[in-house]
Amino acid sequence: MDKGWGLTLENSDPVGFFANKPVFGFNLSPRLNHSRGIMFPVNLNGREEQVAPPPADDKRKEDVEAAKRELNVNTGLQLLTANTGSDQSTVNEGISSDIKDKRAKKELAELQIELERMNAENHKLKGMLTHVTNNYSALQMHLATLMQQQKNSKTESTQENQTVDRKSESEDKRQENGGSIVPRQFLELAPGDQELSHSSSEERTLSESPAHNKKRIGREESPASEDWAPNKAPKLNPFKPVDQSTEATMRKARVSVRARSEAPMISDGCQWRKYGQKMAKGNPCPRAYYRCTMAVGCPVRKQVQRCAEDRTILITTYEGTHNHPLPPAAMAMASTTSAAANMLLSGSMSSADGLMNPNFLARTILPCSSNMATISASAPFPTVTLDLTQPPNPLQFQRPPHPTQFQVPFATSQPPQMPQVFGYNQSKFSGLQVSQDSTDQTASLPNEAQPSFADSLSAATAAITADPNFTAALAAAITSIIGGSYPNNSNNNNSADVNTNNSNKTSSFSGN
DNA sequence: CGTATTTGACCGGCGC
DNA sequence: GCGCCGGTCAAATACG
Repeated sequence: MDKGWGLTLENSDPVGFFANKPVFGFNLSPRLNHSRGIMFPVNLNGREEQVAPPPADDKRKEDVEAAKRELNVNTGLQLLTANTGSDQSTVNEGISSDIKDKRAKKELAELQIELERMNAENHKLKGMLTHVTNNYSALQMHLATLMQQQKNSKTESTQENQTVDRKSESEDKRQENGGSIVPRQFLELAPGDQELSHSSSEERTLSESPAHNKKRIGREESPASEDWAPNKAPKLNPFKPVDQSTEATMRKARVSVRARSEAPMISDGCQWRKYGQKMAKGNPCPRAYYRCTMAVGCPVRKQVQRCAEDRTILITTYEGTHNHPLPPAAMAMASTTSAAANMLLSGSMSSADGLMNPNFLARTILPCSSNMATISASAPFPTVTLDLTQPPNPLQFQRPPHPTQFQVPFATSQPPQMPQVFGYNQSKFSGLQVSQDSTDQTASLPNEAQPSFADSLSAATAAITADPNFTAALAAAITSIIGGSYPNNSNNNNSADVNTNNSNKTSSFSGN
């Protein structure tokens, strides 16, 4: 069988996520020493401080040792003198030794300066990351609030539609969850999601219908199958109310991320287990199927496939809702995809034809990506595609390649406190394109060329999260600073590389 | 030996 | 009804 693009590479390369890797342009390894009590630059010789005093029967020897300690205040210099052949008999050998000592002192001073600089940078980085993390949480809350407001306004404008009212109630519940800081959501799409389930008893009935459960009869039922099985959208009942179709739409909605990567998978911070691989029609590259293994029974799945036209492009399609907390790296990607999916679903639920409101999307999270966000309503599943393959070009708006697609100029300011030390281009909105088969709303090109402050906030959110490199790098920094407090982070820390340049090449990631 | 991956088989949906 | 296709399962296999 065709091995394709070597999915096994990731598993044969359990490289540490950030271990011993230069992050953000410089190595964080001094931080480790720092966290253990700052062993340098001043107090580098902690080990020597614990050394027992020299024997008292040899005063000259003691003097020599004292002199050496005075000069060589760190083990590195001790090694230096050792390597140059210095010992007790040659310490006082004359001018050459003095020159050596002066040179050592000079090197020591330079080393101290360098270490102080690195410590200062490290401290600055910590502050930046703390700020970014705090902003990120705040932005998430604000995003949820905006979505809630938008939903409410939509509900008011369509009150004659009773089904919409019912949707709004369920959506309110979902928004409440989305607004919480609890890092539990990825895509609020899965039918197995508890909030969704109890928000619609009819859906529950559908999911538990005999027709649905008859699937896989005769096969051993795994504990997780119950969670994953509802991912198969049940066939729509033509006698059900209209909102049933939107429920099904929600169930099928997906978020696809396109990114250039030589690695078999993009680093999204989650742990995945491969459970299948198929040759898809029209694409010589196989499609791999993964499910999340960060928690037992997590229904989230993803498909990974190379683009047929450009095999350097990796297409990752996410589906489902995580039922467990997410590590910072996963939170970043999850936020982007979740927001995108929510935008899609919000639009689909407010219109009878199940299509989204492009204006809403334009004003919220998608436009802030430095690249393109494409929503396809014509796909088998409603899919939001986040295209990260185009290099950021903050000074030039991209032309929509398709006449039915449009973009929203969004000359936003830079995301708040985007750490330049990261080495990334400042993400700015360059365009949004929404493709729809229907033309019901595409004609209403948005007038909101002047974004509100809320737009900027949303833009900042996605700007932070849209770049997979930034995602990985942010996770790297957070993990290294907070010591990997997340319980499931250990594997991540040891299983992926991080690229700190601005290319879209992402590093391999494997949760296994 | 436990865990993850591979891979052929199976299933349901869908079009003809 | 049949075949195609996408998606999933699970035994076999690989790997650490």
